[in-house]
Amino acid sequence: MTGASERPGEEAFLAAYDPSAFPPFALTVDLNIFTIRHGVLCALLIERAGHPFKGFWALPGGHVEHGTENADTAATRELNEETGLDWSTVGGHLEQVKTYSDPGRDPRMQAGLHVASVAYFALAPDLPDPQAGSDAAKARYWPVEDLELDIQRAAWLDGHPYAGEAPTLGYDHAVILSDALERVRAKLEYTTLALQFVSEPFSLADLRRVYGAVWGRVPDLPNFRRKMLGTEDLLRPARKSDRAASETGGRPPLLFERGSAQWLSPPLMRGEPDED
Amino acid sequence: MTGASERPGEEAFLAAYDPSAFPPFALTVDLNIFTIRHGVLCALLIERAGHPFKGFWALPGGHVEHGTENADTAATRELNEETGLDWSTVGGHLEQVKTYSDPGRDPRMQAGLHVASVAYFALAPDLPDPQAGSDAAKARYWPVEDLELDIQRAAWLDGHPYAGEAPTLGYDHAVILSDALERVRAKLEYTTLALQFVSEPFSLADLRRVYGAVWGRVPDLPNFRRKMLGTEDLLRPARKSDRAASETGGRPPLLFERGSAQWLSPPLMRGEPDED
DNA sequence: ACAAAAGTGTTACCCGTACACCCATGC
DNA sequence: GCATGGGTGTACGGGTAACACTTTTGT
Repeated sequence: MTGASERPGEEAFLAAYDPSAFPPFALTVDLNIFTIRHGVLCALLIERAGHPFKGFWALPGGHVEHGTENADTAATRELNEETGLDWSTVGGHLEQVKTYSDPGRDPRMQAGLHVASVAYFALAPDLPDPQAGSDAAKARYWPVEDLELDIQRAAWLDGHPYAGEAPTLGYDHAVILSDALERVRAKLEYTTLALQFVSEPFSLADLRRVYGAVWGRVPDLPNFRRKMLGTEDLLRPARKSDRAASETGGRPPLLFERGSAQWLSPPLMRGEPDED
Repeated sequence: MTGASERPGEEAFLAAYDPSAFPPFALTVDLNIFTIRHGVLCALLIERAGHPFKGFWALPGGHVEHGTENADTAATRELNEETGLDWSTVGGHLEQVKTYSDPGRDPRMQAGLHVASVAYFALAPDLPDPQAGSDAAKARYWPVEDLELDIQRAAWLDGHPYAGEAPTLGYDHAVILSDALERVRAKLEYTTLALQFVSEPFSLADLRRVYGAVWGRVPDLPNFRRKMLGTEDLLRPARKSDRAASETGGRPPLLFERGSAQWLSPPLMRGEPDED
């Protein structure tokens, strides 16, 4: 904390300071929680139980508590609530993306409340189905492919309502989610974030499928293998016994645990997604 | 904007909504304005004329206006005020970095105001000396090397006052500035941001000196030249006449203007900074 | 002529690509 | 056996790193 006593005159200034001179902002966090289910990249969405955007789908999130926490803390707290897990135990990844502060992004501006939201993304291996929370009628993982994010994003930016097949996202959440998704896709190139999508122990093929799910394109296997095994302390061998007589048949894979490496250098390139 | 009328029941909700139920946050922007002077990377700092942190040096910035602008707009507005230039005319780069929201980051928390700040960085060719603004006793560009950012950052995070030779930064601005600096250094690798540091027309050597100033290490010239000239529409030839009988003598360089390319692929690697 | 600054060539090596091939297991 | 998924080898080519070299100017 900042000891005002070390700065002459500041204590008197603070004693006379009137915070109500500033009209109210609210600070919230929005969470983009990604996971891979059945080989498909999914994001957690909730169906809003209350106004505004009642009945719409939205990113989980909530208010930063005044005076007691920062946005990171609030994001962690909400994450634990929404997934029903202790995130610090899971060891999952949580990272700030950017902040959205358009006056018109939250209808409560009409009541005089200007709401800014700090967006985060979180990555996790396949998680149990979420519980609907206090502000959520339903909660589920949606394949991002099914959300028509490009169309919903453009609709929001143009100020037109979206009327397609996909669940309609409230607020500017189509914008936030597509920004976060692009960030995750980009970071898979030059960081070891892909490891956050698999549970230990995992095979190289498991890890490679992560890239396929996120990028829509699987990297060439031999090169992928050389890159991963060649990166210092990226993968640690695990007992190979576990998953012997499982799956559909075929050679049992070598299994690994996550190492400490954080960066892929040079990056693993994604190129253009495969044609469908 | 969002038409609440399209969402049943929301108008009534908003009419009854009481924004004062939420204790006040303030939303500010902080600007990391970088330029290169005499071959040295500099950041614009102001000496604070008022409380809090009166007499300390700080990043320029200010409050986001309630209900009328977003953080991007506020950052542009402050940027114009602080540099005395019309940024949209200059065509300079302005980009959000991240948001800082620790309760203890601004002493006004003691008066009940929780201040969150959205940090930006801006890049520009050598700019005229800045004017001291309303909230600034002085304003000047400081070589980032001279700020002992690592030490000031660690001091802030440990909660100890910094007492070194460099101008002492108020708030958590040593943290913000070092984060922004690292972001800029990283983005020079894989984007064409370096072009924002030179004024047109420029030579390849000018551009190469940008990398030297930002990274503390000049890329190998032949390879640098091949990469830049080989990237599609990165550099457009300019009339070579201008800078003929100037400088210290030597072969006059080919001159260029900025092209439309946004990315360097594969990235230009920086490696470790040269020993001093 | 000489120094200084700009620009060119040459070689070796790393790494990504592509594709052919080998291994271990269940049926 | 043989299908299936997992794992390996090798040849080619582009791009970078490193460094020696040439060109154009001012004095």
